[in-house]
Amino acid sequence: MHIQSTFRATATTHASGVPSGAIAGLRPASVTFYPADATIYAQGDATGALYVVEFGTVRICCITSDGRRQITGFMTAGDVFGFEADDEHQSSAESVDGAGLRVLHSDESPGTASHLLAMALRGLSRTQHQLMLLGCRSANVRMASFLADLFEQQGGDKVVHLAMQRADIADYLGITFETVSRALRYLKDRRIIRLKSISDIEILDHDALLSICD
Amino acid sequence: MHIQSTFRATATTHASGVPSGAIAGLRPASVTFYPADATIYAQGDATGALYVVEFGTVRICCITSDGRRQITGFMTAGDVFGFEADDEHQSSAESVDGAGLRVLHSDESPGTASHLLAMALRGLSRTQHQLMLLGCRSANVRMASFLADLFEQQGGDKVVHLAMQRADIADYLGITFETVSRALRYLKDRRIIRLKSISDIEILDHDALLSICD
DNA sequence: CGACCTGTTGATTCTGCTCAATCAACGTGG
DNA sequence: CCACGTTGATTGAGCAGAATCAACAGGTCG
Repeated sequence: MHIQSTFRATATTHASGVPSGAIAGLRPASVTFYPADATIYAQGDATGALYVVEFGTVRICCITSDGRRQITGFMTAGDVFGFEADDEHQSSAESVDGAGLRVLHSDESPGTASHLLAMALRGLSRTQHQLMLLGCRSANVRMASFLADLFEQQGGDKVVHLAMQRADIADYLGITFETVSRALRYLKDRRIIRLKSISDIEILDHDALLSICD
Repeated sequence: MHIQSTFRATATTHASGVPSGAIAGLRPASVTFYPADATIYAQGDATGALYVVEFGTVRICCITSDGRRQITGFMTAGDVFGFEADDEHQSSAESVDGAGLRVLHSDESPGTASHLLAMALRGLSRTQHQLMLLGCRSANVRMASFLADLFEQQGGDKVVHLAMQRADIADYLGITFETVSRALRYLKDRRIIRLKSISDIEILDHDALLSICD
């Protein structure tokens, strides 16, 4: 079921400058390109490799038996994913917008385990942060926090790019996509953000954004 | 700020039969007793030891700047907690009902890191499971899932013990304690559970409980 | 006994979901 | 080129569910 096309020529250029010390002790591999909505692994697949994102965005999601989808995280350049406690993936990973991934083969070289631990702990920390976010009752607060996180993550550019569409944001924040729209409108009306385009949001009042998050 | 009283006599009896292979490669320590509501570590404390629960229940919680509390997990016998990606604790740990804890000193013996990784991954898996739970819109579903989890965790006894009070459950499920009460009433009215006492719930119809969880 | 804490229940308000219409952007095919 | 269908996003109206505010019951402890 895994749709994936492989590019090597362009990939290697991307490879040089990105994930820094994260892959120390692990054999680097070539970069594989996953077009938008391609599945990287599915729920129930055997646990295997870890992946580093070189470019693009990946969503990690779980499907419940009643058909609902919960996105447990978005992975962007430098992020490592694929950790699983069991021998089966409990969540699936899909490319959001066309993503380049590098596989980390975990050979048993010394020092590897502690690096893996560090990465797993970072994942844990992120998941807990999102737990806090879902604990917030208000949809506006969730949206504001999400934007603040993206702002942080993208290095403080005034313009935040939304690689994913509204439904993805909704399933990440645990609200409907209509409510995502309304939350954006709420922020827009208060002159806190401006929608430059459908997927580019300018942060006009960062302080106000943070004060909403609380 | 850490209120803790130390018991050794009773502790050692508990120590023999509990955490199985989890502490391989780590020096065992004596058991410390934390009375109800005692702080084990606080938000902002320096990251240090890991803890194994010998008996009782511990809550891991985060306080937001607006005063809200989110409980990210309950730890019971055999569980290991204290993992942190940073050098500062992002969450605090408190005894719920009087808990006995054993400290794991992480000396750098070989094989330790991979054990730690396994434990961290289990923590990650649990946190993701709770994320799914908070993604559920309905309070009744959250409550039902919580009870089903406890049922599982406590070995399938028909009678589930709630070590924590309603406010703790509420902050864990991201709802108010009034809603916790109402959700229990909902399940009670449908003859799915029975409240033997304020903190002991008998599961009358396990299938129905699971079907609510979806 | 009274003060206090925890839990339950009721009444009201309000937030966000559901259903539905509309709009803009895009691609296709005549 | 335009008519048409599709997809993603926005907006509106009505409604259901949970929060909030408030009253009250039962238990514990001084």
